[in-house]
Amino acid sequence: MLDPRTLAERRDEVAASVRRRGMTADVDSAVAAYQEAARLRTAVGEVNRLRNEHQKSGSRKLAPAEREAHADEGRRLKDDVVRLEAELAAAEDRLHATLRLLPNLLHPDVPDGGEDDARELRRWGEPRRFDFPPLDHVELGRRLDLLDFEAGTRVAGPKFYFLKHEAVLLDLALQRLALELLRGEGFELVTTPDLAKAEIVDSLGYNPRGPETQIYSIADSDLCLIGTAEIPLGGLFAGETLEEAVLPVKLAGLSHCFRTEAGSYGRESKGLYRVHQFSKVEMFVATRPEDSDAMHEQLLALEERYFQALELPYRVLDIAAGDLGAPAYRKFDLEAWMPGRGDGGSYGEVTSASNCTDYQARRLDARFRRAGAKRSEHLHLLNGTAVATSRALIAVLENHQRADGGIAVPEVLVPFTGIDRIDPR
RNA sequence: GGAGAGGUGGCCGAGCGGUCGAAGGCAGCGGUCUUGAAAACCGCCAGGCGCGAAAGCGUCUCGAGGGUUCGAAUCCCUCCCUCUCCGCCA
Repeated sequence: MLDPRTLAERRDEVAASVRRRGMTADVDSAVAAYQEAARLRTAVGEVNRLRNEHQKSGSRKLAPAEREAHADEGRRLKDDVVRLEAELAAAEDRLHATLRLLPNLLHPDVPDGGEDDARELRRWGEPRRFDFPPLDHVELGRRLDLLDFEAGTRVAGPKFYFLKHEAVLLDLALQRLALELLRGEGFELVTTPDLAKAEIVDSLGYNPRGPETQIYSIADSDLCLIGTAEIPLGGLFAGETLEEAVLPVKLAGLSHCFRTEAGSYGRESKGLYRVHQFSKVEMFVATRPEDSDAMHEQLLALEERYFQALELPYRVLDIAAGDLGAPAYRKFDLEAWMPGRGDGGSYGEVTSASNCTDYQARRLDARFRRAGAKRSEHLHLLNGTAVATSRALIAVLENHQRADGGIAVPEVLVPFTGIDRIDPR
């Protein structure tokens, strides 16, 4: 949610953000709704003041006739308050309804365009030249008995899967490596609930319901399966006011993630790439406003370190305006090289890091207070994937496959897997 | 699931329907004293919103929502949550 007070001041910037993101929200009606609500807030305050004065005057002894007149006047003032408060509540509802349709502002460097217009910032590593025909992870998983999609479909439906044998070790090792990296960088390790209230989901800017939702809801409750640990980690800050001295707060959250993938069945969805459930270690950070851009770069750097450690070539994208979620001010994606993807390999998204500035914090009412300051301010919240194990697994299996059909386990994972290779069966 | 108790400021804990955003204590902050510290003493100390350069002024908030009343932390109703005991259980 944007700050309504600065909405009017930065009206053109907000309108530009809406346009560049390809949205159709009405900025001017939001401004008008804010002004109307502000007017009524002032009016309610004024009539409340009159009523309070009147009540104070009634605390002394009054003659019966006086008391009667006093009570009449009191009832009249009460009617005024009730009426104006109802008007204010309606105006605030309208304000909220228009405001929630507006996306965050945009970082000045965000490229124009949509999905295909991301700016490539850099590449790391050379896609490997195979001296044998490389297999994709689905085929590797089948031959090595690491992945069972048929069983997943039988038990839970399409896009569910069983990990088997060494894939289980790899999955856990990828998580452990991420936790170890982040622990060394001062992140607090947490595991989160895998469910969250719809209200929390909504506060983070995700749509918990509706035909196009990516979020599963639990029947007969207001709970949802989380699509990312960003949701419970953001919820952790709801209603909190932190001391400036504790910032930045850096969390590394481990959770399962669930996505309906509604409307995505036509897209690249082979094997583990687009599944309904996976595990993820998520970085979530709360900073002062002036620190969030630098922290965003740091989150990206950590993601790069992780994939470098796994010896996986990747490229870094600065995502274009039309491909950003509403809360994101700017987003970087890492795409790892996947030899089995498309025809002859291609880069596929493995992580992303977003700076959501104060957009989520305002809805969550997540604040901090500067040392000595009277009033608090909203935090800036950022999130980034350390590892989503399903997609990282694709990259590991496909990039580190061997001529004999086995897999070489990246050296950094060996302490966690206890094995250094997966041999053909 | 059954029985009981309770929700007040960072914490503990008072609060005859008006003088209560709220005693007292602890913690915290500032000061006096001290070589330094402790102790003692003095002062400050909930938050949101609005107006204001600021000082400040106004308003709202005592789990949430409704009701009674000229006036509710206080009385009534509904809901939520927490704790204790019992049962079940990884």
